[in-house]
Amino acid sequence: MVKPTSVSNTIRSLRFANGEMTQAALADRIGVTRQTVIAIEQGRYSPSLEVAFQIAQVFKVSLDDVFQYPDLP
Amino acid sequence: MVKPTSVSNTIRSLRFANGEMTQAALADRIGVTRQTVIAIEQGRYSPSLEVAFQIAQVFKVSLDDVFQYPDLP
DNA sequence: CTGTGATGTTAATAATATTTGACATGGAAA
DNA sequence: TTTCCATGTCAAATATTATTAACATCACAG
Repeated sequence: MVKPTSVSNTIRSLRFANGEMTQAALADRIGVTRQTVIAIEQGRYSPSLEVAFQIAQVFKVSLDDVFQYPDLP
Repeated sequence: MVKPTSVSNTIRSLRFANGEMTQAALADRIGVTRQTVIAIEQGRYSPSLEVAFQIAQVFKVSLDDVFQYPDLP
């Protein structure tokens, strides 16, 4: 892992909360590859705003329900 | 002109609502260049999630208050 | 045991975001 | 007018993120 992003997310929980949606199924819904979903879910990098919005849209939640950014120290 | 993003934002309003903050001042606060702020504000491309979070943090609002994504048709 | 689906890894490449630096414009002072 | 400041534009370079493909592991059904 070269440089994990500082943005965390709840994608894994949201997938399971939505009928055991697989990573491949989610990737399909938002039009990216399965590897992209894996990388984002693992926090290996933070996605573009557009992809982030699409993920939130699939789960019918707000952006802030999917991604968390640490407060200033 | 080449390919405007589908994500819109309220950065300009937020800047003026926060004591006439200039683009340069905002760029400074979030650690990017002035040109980046201009491009984002104009919707020429959507920023990374991290930059998006930092902008929201400066104005003390949520991500959804800064950026808007069109609903599914 | 064999096969299958879900998940994970890596490396290479493509695409997009960001930086840098230079220059232009309009408005508001001095 | 001249100067300063905020805004905007452009092109080229770098950095970051996304895509693809190939392969590995694990759990589990048959």
